[in-house]
Amino acid sequence: MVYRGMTTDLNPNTMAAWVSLIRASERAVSQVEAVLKYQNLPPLSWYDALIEVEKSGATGVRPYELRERLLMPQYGTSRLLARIEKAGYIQRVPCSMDGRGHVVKITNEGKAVRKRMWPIYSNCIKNMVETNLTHLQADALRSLVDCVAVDKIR
Amino acid sequence: MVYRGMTTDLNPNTMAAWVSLIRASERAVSQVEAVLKYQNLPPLSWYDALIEVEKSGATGVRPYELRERLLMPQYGTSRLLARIEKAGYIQRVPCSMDGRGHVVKITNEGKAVRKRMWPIYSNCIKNMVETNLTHLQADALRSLVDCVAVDKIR
DNA sequence: TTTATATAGATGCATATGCATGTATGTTTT
DNA sequence: AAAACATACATGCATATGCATCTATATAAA
Repeated sequence: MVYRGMTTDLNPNTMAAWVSLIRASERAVSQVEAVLKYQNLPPLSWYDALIEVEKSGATGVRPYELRERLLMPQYGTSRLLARIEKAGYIQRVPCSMDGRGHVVKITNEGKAVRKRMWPIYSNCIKNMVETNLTHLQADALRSLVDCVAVDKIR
Repeated sequence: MVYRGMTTDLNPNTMAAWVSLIRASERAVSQVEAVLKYQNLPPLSWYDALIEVEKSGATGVRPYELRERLLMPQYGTSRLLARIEKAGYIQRVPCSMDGRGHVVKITNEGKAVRKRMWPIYSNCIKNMVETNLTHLQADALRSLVDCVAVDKIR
């Protein structure tokens, strides 16, 4: 009887799905990053931050809220915002409600660059997803990947 | 008539699939990395390299072949191998067939650590994929993500 | 065969990330 | 109100990554 590790083996379909999932997202992200860079535009992470900040409007958004929405570590958010601010696309102003914190707001330059990024970005998504999957398939894909790595609370 | 950018808008299903795909793979990878780190094991990229080197057996494998299989930049491969070698898990020996290159072989320590990583890694996959998707669904997921970001040659 | 060009791999430098910890302010407990 | 604790955010240090370039060898052209 051959020793097969502390767990029973993975089903081949499971393993294949795993490999394909990781590969696909790596391909996809690096593709978008390459195109953005080629167009002299900031990386994808800036887009995600800018769109959140822009959506927060004149009110602005707190870095910790951004951290929650973007699912990145606290120091990651801090430094990402520092870089984006340095580029002039956002402003960080002290928060009047909470002396510990800041409020982040988008600048006109920030709005402009986000607006320039969108057609490039969306075009990538179109090429990578929309041309390869029907809308029905896209929906099926979404509902399947939404089941991956979810924390089951019970 | 409102200007809507240089392209027509993305279908909502496409966009939703995109977002879910990226999020799922980020969750999944960071989950595996966290568990490996918690178990004082090397990162996922080491596993991928080690398994390829191990599969190459006594013959060994050339770094450029690894680069192709792992889909990483040349300098990335070079430095990843340098780190793994420093840890004693692989050996790089000059290639007798090609004076420019090297051949990479796994050491016994390398085999051992890869073997220790596998149950941890596969258990993550099991928790993240197998418990949430039937084998049929896993296969559907694989076939859908395999369509994403593929270069259509015509 | 000498010269040009391509390929394998390494590396200096700038930037990004992870980890731990620091500073400041807010909230809760006693 | 003082002390203890929690939260918001920044940062020093080590490591990792991207980019461009370098060295060495191989292959092709002249």
